[in-house]
Amino acid sequence: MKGNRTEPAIAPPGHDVPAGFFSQDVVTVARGLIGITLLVNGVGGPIAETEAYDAADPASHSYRGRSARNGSVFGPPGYAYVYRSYGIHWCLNLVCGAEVGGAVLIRALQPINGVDVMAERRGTTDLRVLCSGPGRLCQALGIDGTFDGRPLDQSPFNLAGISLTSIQAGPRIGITRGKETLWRFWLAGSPFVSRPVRASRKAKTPR
DNA sequence: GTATCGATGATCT
DNA sequence: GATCATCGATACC
Repeated sequence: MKGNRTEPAIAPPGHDVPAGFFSQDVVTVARGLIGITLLVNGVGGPIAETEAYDAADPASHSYRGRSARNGSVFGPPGYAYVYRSYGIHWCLNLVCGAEVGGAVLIRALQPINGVDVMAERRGTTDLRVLCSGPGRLCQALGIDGTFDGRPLDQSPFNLAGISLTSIQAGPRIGITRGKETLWRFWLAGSPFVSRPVRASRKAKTPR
């Protein structure tokens, strides 16, 4: 694994994420974002699930170098990288890392602010599926390709709050390479992650 | 409950 | 032509 690391830079409740936060390594940022509230035009909530990617990672869009799609990942930290997934969905990354080519995919958040708006955009009032998944989250927050390359410390984005410590790690979702790298992070026990981890429910052999 | 598959289009080989 | 950092519907257990 990655061994010891310094504590992620965190923001006090109601305060902006500090400058320099996104210049830390991608794993530190991915972990540090759990619990940070992400708002887009005032709509969103605390981040519940993230994944880290960097340029040395075969699962990363930046692995094969710069292209028309991934230009934002090769820009400075603290900007959005938004791409279309499977021709249908949008996915939001936050460009970050100590090296060029890093980003954190925002996979899920707890819907708190603007729930009615999110429900209308998603076509459901089921809180569990409003923002649980990168495509769902972008639909709920109104994120599309026009958000690519925009700075995260300015409107319509707002990032604030405090990162949490009850974080679990595991393999990333939907990739074919880099599966062994445990760079998916989520808030332990959160029902809003894209794939809830059902622990200790052994229906097979109940004593 | 889990498993599989089609949609849909840009990107990559 | 193949591959996707996905989702939702459907089939099956």
